[in-house]
Amino acid sequence: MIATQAELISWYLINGRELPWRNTKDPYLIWLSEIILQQTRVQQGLPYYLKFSMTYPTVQHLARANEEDVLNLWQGLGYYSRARNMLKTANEITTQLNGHFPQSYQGLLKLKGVGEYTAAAIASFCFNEAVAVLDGNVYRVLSRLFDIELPIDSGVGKKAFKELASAFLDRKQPATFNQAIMEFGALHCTPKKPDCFQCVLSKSCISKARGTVNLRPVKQKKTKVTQRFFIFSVFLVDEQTIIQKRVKKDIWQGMYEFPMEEFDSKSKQSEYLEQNRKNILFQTEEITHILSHQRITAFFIFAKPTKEMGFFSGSGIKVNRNQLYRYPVSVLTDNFLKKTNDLSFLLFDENVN
DNA sequence: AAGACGGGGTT
DNA sequence: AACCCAGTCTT
Repeated sequence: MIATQAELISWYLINGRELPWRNTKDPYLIWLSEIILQQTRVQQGLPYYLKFSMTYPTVQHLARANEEDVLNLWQGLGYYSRARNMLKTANEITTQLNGHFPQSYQGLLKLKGVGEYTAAAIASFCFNEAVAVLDGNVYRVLSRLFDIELPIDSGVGKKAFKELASAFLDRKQPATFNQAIMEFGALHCTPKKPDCFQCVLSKSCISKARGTVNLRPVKQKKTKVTQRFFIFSVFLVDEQTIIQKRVKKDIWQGMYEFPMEEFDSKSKQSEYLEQNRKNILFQTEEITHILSHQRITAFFIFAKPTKEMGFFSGSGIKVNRNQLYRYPVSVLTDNFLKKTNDLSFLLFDENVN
């Protein structure tokens, strides 16, 4: 077991990537990188980390920001509650904790948006506390190395893996070991087709000996995908349009969008388009937007403001169309804006009625 | 304990 | 199309 840990660390010292957050022990920067990297690949998160650390170099800078600006920087990264929680936590740290991050796993765990993984990461990386990280990479490496059949998404499984990770941790160098096992999972012990024939752990890997590598880790839940049907209405009058903030507990909370109607079914969605075709100046093709847990069928329509609603009903925000970029929007809406930016000038002259 | 929460890369 | 990613919060 000791030999295995040493192999892991020496593998990491040779093969580990150079990443910006590996050159610091600043808890703010480590925290920032860890929140960004939750359920996110390094490749995808890296540009966001660079933007954020540049724009908000300290927790005080972030605490002074407003939610729109933070979400705007976060736009495209998904799981937007991470950004909202980050802002809330930055405020708590500056106003209640004298601007300092808690220096222990237990203290860090109290912060909003900081769960077991992130608390362990910050505590070990910054303060060298001997607490094991347990993320998707670690689950995979451990489940193969010890050929664990318990589902990683079950209560018993989580508990067993937590104990195993803690027992396996090199307590003399928790920071390096934690990064080593995660990096090993990310680069070598990959979900598909890991290169077991050139693996530094092959001699001690039980699932390799048993030929169960492809079966590990075991997961029990399959995410069910729900179908949703949206129509966004774009009203353009004299360069002005209307947007709304999504406030409900739902996807894209805190983000902005054109006034949107949701339908129970595709037929009801089609019916709406048919019944309102007199008011529709232009409609996009059907757009399918895929999330991991939802499949959204959407149309964007340029619509004449109806008499009943007036141009500005009061429930939305009137904004000049060249100011739209200031508001955070979903990738679905962002794609639409990019695609129609050159086209819309054709439309808004005709629609004053 | 189970669901909800984004978006993109890989296979 | 299915699976996964430096997970956390809510119900």
